[in-house]
Amino acid sequence: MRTNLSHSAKLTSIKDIARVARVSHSTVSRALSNSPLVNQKTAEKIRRIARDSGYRASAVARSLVTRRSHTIGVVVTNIADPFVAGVVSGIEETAEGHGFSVFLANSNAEPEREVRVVRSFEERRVDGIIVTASRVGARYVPLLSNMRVPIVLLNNQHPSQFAHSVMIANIQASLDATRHLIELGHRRIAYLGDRGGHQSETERFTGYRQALEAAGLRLNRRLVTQGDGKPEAAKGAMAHLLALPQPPTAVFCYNDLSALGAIRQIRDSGLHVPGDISVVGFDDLYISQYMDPPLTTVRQPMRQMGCMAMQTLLDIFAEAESGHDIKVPGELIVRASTAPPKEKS
Amino acid sequence: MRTNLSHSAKLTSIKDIARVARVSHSTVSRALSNSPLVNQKTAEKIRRIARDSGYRASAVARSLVTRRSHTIGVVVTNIADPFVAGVVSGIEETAEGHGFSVFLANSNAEPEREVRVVRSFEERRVDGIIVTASRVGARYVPLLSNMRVPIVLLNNQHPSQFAHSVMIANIQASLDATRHLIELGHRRIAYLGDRGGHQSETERFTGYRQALEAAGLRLNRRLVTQGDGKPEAAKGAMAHLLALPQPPTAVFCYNDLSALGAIRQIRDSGLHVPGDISVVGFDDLYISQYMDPPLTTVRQPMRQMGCMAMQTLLDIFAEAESGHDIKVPGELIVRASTAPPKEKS
DNA sequence: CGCCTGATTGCACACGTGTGCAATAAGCCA
DNA sequence: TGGCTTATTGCACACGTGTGCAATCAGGCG
Repeated sequence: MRTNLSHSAKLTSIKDIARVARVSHSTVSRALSNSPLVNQKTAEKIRRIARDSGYRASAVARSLVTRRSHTIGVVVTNIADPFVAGVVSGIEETAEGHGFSVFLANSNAEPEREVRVVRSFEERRVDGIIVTASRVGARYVPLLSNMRVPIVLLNNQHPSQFAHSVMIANIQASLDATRHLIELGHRRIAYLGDRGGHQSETERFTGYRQALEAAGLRLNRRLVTQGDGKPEAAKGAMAHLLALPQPPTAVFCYNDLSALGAIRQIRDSGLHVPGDISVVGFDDLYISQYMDPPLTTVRQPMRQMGCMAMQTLLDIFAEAESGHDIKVPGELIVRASTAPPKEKS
Repeated sequence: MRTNLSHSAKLTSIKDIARVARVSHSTVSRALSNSPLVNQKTAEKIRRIARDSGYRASAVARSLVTRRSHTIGVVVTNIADPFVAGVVSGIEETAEGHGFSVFLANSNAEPEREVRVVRSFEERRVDGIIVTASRVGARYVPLLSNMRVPIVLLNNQHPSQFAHSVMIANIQASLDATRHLIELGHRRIAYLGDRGGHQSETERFTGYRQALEAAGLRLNRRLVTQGDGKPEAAKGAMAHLLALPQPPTAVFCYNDLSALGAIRQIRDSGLHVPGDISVVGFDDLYISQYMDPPLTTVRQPMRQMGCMAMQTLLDIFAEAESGHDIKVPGELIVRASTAPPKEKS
């Protein structure tokens, strides 16, 4: 036995309340928004009626007249990606705190779907859009250039002149991570990247390279290899590194999932982490602290980055137009997957 | 130099197009919805103008008059939970495929926030609501009983008469998992639960108990312990089990994260998995296949469950009112964390 | 030529809320 | 008592789209 007062049952509106309270709907509207323009007594009476009748104001109608939907759209490559989920969590948190609701849409990294989703957001009349970790990049420009709502890109391909952005400081963070390995005494340090060719990838490699340079180490191209950001491919790439005549004593990985795959390959080859090889990741996923050994990695403040992206939109809504190209510093978290090398090289 | 034609720039509406095309707005409306009531030639002309002017229909205005927003609300405890993220991914997938947009909101497992969020969804005039993994349970009844939109509960506390539901078949799946251990030859099998007291918890314990019964094994209360669904607490619980005079030879864990903590504790105690102790999880998170050793666990088809929940709503919208209390079977995935016990007990 | 049919279009209203402006009432002061 | 100020309320329109109904027009047929 289910309560199924099918959708046709018309909800109580502001006019219904007006009829009961014997006032005009204008007065009800004002009373419910606590306008000082309405008599205190009648206002209370109206609010009581509204409460008793289970009235729910229609945000739809309100949006139509105020031209503000108090709604934002978030387009992500894949919500199942833990980094993305963390970011969205932060976005939703501050959005809810400011009376905004968030539309979520996956793009599955398919450009045409991404475009379709953005179009749908425009029709929904969202007040702003946040795009996370998209690979669309340049294809976006025509779409963005005649965008009618502010857009914030988060860790995106090519933050352009048309949009605001929040990005992790990839270069500096990677530099720190690599320097950590150098300071431990490592000299043959490999880089296990992501052949996807994101901007993040390029930047993280740059940080790696700069750290080597600063320490007077030569960049060895044979120690640079590519996975695809997932454990399986990283395993293969790691196997390749281990097969070198002079294998590395440490690996800096594009992300934690790659590090996970690398560690498994190292184990499978009968070697130990960090005894034989040190491993550093990037992201600091929730599980990284529980990996075996606990992973040394660069923490991306995912939630915080989501908050900042949303805050950027809120600032724009409030006309507080300031520089909105934020670089968020990463934080090196040293755990047990790194140690000094066994042998001097 | 940013394009910031602030929000006041009024968008082109159906009326603007009508003016250009020298017809009434009604005709434009019909042309854009491919109504056969409009002349083919003028229809094409109108559509061309719409395309050239970058017209975007207002879903807000349309929702107001059609009383259908083509929108659903999804309330989750925490989007950063990988199970939840998988479910949401499935929901969004089928929603997008049917022209629906999804509002996402976290409840953080705070009942009052959950209620606030549902209220907000009502104001947004969503066509339906999906609630995932809520612990609110009984407190929900008053909220649900005068709900005006259909609601689907997914792996929820107490699927009530007021709502439809999609649930994993906890009892059967847990029974399968435990039987797997029994068939391997284990006799002292522990249960590492979640003291949170979800319905899932109770059911998974029931499956464990039934498997023991069916095999003629006595339920040993000392082998039943509680964590909180996260690795840290599971570590503690596992330490407790290992300290028993007769420690178990196998552990069935409430979820994969608990299993992760259990494995770490077993390692820290100088024992091996599965050599000394076998471990089974529940969920089959993405990382579980990459754990060391790869985890034997019960796969919850997260995406598929999300799809089913959304499909249930779609059925209800289409008036196809059939029994909507779906039990989804779990699938036991046997990997390397389980093996026959060393010693006969 | 007049009537009927079908195609095409516009009028007018509706959806639920917000708000500028005028209208009314009440209170105050000279 | 008359005029002014202030508090309170309602009228009327707007937001952008959908749709029932009437109106108009063209064409065909008797």
